[in-house]
Amino acid sequence: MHHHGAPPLDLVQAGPYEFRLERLGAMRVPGVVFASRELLPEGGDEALRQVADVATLPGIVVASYAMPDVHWGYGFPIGGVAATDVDDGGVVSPGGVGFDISCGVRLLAADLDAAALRRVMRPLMDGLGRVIPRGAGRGAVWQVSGRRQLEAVLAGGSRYAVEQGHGGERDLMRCEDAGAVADADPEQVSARAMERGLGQVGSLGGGNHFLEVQRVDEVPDEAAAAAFGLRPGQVCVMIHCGSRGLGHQICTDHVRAMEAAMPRYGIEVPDRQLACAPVASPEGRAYLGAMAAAANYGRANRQLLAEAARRIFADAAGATLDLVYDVSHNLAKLETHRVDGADRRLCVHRKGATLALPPGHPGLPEDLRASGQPVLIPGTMGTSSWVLTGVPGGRAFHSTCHGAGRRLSRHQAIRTVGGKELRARLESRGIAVRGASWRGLAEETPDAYKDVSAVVEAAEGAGLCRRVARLTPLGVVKG
DNA sequence: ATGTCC
Repeated sequence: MHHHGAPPLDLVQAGPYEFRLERLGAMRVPGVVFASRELLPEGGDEALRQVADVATLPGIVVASYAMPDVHWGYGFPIGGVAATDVDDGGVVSPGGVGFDISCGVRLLAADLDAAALRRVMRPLMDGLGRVIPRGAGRGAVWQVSGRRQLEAVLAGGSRYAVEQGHGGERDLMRCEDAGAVADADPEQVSARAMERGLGQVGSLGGGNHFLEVQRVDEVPDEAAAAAFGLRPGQVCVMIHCGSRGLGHQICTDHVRAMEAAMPRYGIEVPDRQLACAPVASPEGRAYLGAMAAAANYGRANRQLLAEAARRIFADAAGATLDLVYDVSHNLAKLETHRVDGADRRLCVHRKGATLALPPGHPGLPEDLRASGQPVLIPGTMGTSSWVLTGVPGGRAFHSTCHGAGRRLSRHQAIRTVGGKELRARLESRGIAVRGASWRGLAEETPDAYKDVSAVVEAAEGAGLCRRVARLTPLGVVKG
């Protein structure tokens, strides 16, 4: 294998929720893993090896970080954070963002308590099951008219969707980057990626993606919860999805282009899945332009799905859904951070990690300034999800975890339970299930994941964030 | 994650 002969990993505990991978061999910086011992990846050192491999990237600063939900991924670990210095040969790597560019979470709060939902739960779930496209292929809630309109989606994100009548102006105030990043470059999106994306705006996809009806269960921080528009007992809708075939194709295209370009820049990496190019190079800029286009596509996707959910909630429950927040956990962003006493322009890769700005940060809109940035953590369909917020200190470039973190492979997961049995188990606990495939459901069994509450406890313990509210599932529409 | 391999 490609790691044959690599030096052993030197993992030392540096605190109750912090482990350190000492700099060895080609590592330019140490690795830092925020986790309890119980949450460290099981089954060998593959994810930790990836943390060390990322530490070899040109221009990386401070450390290669891993969040408590870290697990093995393509090149970079999922749950990884790495920042490179743009003005010092720093690289951007598509593997540091992932195949599902702009995968993220949108949370909406209903003007309804869970007690009032009981009598309409059946028609509500039937309605959501009917209108939410999910699984491979299977259509979308918005028929984009053609290439020109898709380019407008790539440039305008949620903002364009709202301009087209899919939502209200208030939605945009509660989207990261106000619904769209400005530096999208549709020219860098291949014809094939466009084709794949054309019919998928407003579709969940598969894997760990879902739309859940949830109840606000436990509220560790009532002030922040109130600022976010959440109260105990309230009904919520959480949507977890990404940029579908479009983002996947962009990742594939640009990994290939960077693999070809790396020799020209004299870049060598320990794993070909870490293909990268300098941020300032034509290949680096091309990827970032295409990535930003996919970022906007993912946001428009979540905007359209939210509108579909709103129509069902209005019809079945006479309830409205207000946007709490929309945030991506698979992106690279150009940000300024203080490194060794100087402000540096960094390319911060967050792959299965979430930006968590602290209270008072100038990057936050006025109404979230006092509470900090909402962080949305999709858990599992049998346990819970969480709302967190940023804290002062800014560790790991203001990042925290993104989910429960996979513990068993999909193959291992389907050996533990069948889809029908899992659905029966969930329904017997009062959780309504509308799936796409029995196999897909079984692959997502809660047993395949780490304990999400332990993950967010570790993230808080490590000084990355603060817990605001726990959300428990009432019904799940599963991709 | 993904028209789950062009």
